[in-house]
Amino acid sequence: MTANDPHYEYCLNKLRINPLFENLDDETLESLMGCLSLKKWNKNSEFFYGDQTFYKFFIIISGRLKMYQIDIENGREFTVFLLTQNDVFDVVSLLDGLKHSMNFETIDDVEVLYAPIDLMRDWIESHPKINKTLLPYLGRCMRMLEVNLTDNVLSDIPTRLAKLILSNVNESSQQLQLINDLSNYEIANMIGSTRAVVNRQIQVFKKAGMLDIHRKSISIKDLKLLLDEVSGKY
Amino acid sequence: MTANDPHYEYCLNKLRINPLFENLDDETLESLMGCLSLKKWNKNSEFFYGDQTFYKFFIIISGRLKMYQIDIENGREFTVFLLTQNDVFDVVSLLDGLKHSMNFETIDDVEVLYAPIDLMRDWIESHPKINKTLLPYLGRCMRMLEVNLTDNVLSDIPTRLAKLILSNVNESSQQLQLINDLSNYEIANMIGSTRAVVNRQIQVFKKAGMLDIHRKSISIKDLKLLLDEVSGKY
DNA sequence: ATAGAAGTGCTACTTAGGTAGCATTTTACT
DNA sequence: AGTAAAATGCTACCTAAGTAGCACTTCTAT
Repeated sequence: MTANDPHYEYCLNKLRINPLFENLDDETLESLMGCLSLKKWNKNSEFFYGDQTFYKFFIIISGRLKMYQIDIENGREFTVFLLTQNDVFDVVSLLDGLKHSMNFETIDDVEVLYAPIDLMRDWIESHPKINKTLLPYLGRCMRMLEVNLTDNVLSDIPTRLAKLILSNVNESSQQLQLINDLSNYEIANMIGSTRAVVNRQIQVFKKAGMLDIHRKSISIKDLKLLLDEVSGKY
Repeated sequence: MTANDPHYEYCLNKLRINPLFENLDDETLESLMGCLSLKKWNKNSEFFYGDQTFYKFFIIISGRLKMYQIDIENGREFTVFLLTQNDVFDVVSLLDGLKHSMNFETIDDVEVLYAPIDLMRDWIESHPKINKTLLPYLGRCMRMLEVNLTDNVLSDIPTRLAKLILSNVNESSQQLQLINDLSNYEIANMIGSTRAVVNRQIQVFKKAGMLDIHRKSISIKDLKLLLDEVSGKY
């Protein structure tokens, strides 16, 4: 994108507020902007990431999008990452350049900046300063995968659901964010379960006074009770 | 470790054969050696990684070691990574510098080279060439976590067991490596199950003519049958 | 060499959570 | 406005896999 693009300032400002680029000076940001293009997807757009020739690197500047795998045997989906503003993807194929099959679906209208993944890799190599924030970002991704893995293997459904909710509580408002307006089906996909099971458990939490439930809306009624639910479960 | 250390050449050669350091010249390798010390652990040594003040970065030069989490509710373990020669840890706390609670246990006698993790982070920053191999290594770690996660959530026990075996077949010898001499209990920890369940399934695979079983020894009898077992399960 | 521990191979039983089906409500789309 | 689709809240049922227990074998360490 060149400086005379009508969206240039808008996009540059989105990069400026992204913690991943926070310690880059304007000149460096502008060189990055030179690699990037803007794209918008409507809500509920689906696409498949896996054909190496079309690999791009995406920076989400608004909206949410899920990264998921499907089991072709029974059609069940599992949401590996729920990505939002300031997240980037696909990090795995950025790192190793190999084929990475993954499904994506937007949850809101989404705006992304993107660049060919090889170009992005070259840019990173020639701007090692980005490693100062990129490496911790990668660490966070690995940590999320690891926690998710351990929880799915070792914890039961009530614990997994409570943990999912607790990990999305906004510290200042004490209220649920990011996943508060997802359907039971989407919640199930995030904890490796099914719609019916999640609904059954949500009713339990509701009756216990932990949650307030409305259509596509979950809010926290008693945070302490939720914390008790997972307490001791490391 | 300084050049006059009796193990200096031995250790330097171990670094030379490590793909992670393959495109570093000798001068750079020697600067790395300056940060490192050698340590040996006996088989079945256990330790806990989680107190930030003692964080070190380790490079395994011989032997195997498992990285695992414990569920304190029921005592069940889950092996997150089985690390071996040329692997390094802990990558997560190297990247983000935050507390990372993890249990470790050696499976063989293990030799490691180690450095304080902050020192290692500084060394990486001042030798950005390492990123050429480090970033793909990180990508591989994330990929393993991701595949592991998806499999545990979406696949049943027979599929998970068959996949575990297949992912450890040596391409040239067509035989099982790395996990061939583990007990049923250790296998169970790798696929998020229990000893009894794994044994039950191993007997099924044995009766089907897929595997040969002896005490702490699994070998492949019919690779094709094993491939059929997972086929179609993406 | 011997005792205890570790590993294996079973049977029988239990249960968490997945599945199926349906009624009701809300939303989205011509 | 009216119909289809999506989302929810249930009941009833099923099954994969976890648990318990035990006999037997093979290591390991004094």
